[in-house]
Amino acid sequence: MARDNCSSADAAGRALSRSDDSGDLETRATEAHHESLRLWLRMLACTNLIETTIRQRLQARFGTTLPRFDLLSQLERAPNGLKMGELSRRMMVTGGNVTGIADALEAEGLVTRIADLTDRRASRVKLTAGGRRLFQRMAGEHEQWVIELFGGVDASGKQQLGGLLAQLKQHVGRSIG
Amino acid sequence: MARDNCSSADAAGRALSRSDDSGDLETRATEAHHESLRLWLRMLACTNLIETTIRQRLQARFGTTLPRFDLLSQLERAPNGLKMGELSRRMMVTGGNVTGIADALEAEGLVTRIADLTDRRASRVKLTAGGRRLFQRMAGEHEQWVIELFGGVDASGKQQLGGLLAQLKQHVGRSIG
DNA sequence: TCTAAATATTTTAAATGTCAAGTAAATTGA
DNA sequence: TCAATTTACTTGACATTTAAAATATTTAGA
Repeated sequence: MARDNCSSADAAGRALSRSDDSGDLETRATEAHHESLRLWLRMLACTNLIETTIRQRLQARFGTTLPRFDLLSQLERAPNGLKMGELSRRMMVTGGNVTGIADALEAEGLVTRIADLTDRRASRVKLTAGGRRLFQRMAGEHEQWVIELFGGVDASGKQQLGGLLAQLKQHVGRSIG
Repeated sequence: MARDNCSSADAAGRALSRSDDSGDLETRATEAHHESLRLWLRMLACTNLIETTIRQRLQARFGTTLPRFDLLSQLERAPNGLKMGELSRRMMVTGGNVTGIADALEAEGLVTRIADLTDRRASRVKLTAGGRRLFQRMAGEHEQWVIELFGGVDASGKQQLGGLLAQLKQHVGRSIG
C-alpha cells in the first residue's frame, strides 16, 4: 500500500522544532497547516501497520486474504445474499474488483452466485454453508486480534478517537461530495 | 483496498444500541471489546476515503499514482539518492514492489539508478532534475489537498488525534514486535 | 584462503485495485 | 410500439502489492 509520505511534512517537522516560538500569525498559520500533513502521515502509517498485521494473520491462519474476508463479512449479515453493485458499495471498491474476488470465493466453494429473479442482468452472491462456517471461525479470531491491537488505548481514549474520526470523516465527505 | 468490515462489529453495534444498560461487568467488558472493532472500521473507512481522494487527484492532475509520488517524496529529501532497501523501509513495502515502481519512474525520466560504488549488489535511486521539478509542483498541491481534507478538525482536535494515534501505534508495535 | 551464510536486488506468480470498454437487459419517452 | 438511454455486470489493460525463489555479491569464520 502506498503512503503519501510527502517530504514537506518532514520539512514542517524541522521548521516546527526550530521555531523560535515568535507566535506571529503567519508562522502559526503555517504550523497549523503542516500539522495536517503530519497528522495524515501518522494516521496512514498507523492504519497500514494494523492492516498489514491483520492481512498477515488471515493468510497464516486461514490461507485467505483481507478482501475475501471482507466480502464474506458483508454476506454474513445478508441471508438472502447481496447483488454485485451492493457489494461494490459496501466494500468501497469498483465492480470489476468485486467480480474477481467473488470468482475466487466461488471457486473455493465459499459463495454461490444466484440469478436475480427480477433482473436478468443482475446476480446475487450468497454464502454457502461451508462459507458461513469458515467465516464464523475467522471472525472470532479477527475480533480478538483487533481487541489486542487496540488494547493500548483505554475506554475514554477510544471514545475520543472515535469522535474525532467521525468528525474528520464528515468533513472529508463534505469536501469531496 | 480491502477493509475488514467484519459483521461482528455491526452485531456489536446492534447489541450496544439495544443494551438495557444493566452495567454488569461482563456486558461492559463485551461492549468495550466491540468498541475496538467499531473504532478500527471507522479508522479504516476514514483513511481509505482520504487516500482514495488523494489518489484520484494525483491521477487527474499529474497522471501519476500514489506509490510513485511516495517514492519521489522519499528521494526529494535525499540529494545523494537512496538505496533500494532504504526505499523499501521508508515506503513500508517489499523490495520487489520498489523495483517495479522505480522501473516505472525511470522509464518516465523522473529518477535514475546509479551503481553503488561500495557494493556491486546495490544501486542508488536518485531524482533527476525533471523529477525534482515535477515533485515540487505535486507536493505543493498535495499539501493543499491534505490541509483542505483535515480542515474540519480544529487545532486542539488535531493535537488530540495525533496523540491518540501515536499511543495506538506504539502499542501495536509492541503487540507485533 | 576458502566455504558457508547473509545480504541486495530482481524475477515470478498470484491477488487486488482502477478505469474504460463491451455485452445484455431494463427503462424512458416520443 | 420502438428506439434511445441507462443500468448491471464482466472483461481487458495496467498498476501495485506480497511472498518466494533466483542471482549476484559481500561478509564471517574456520
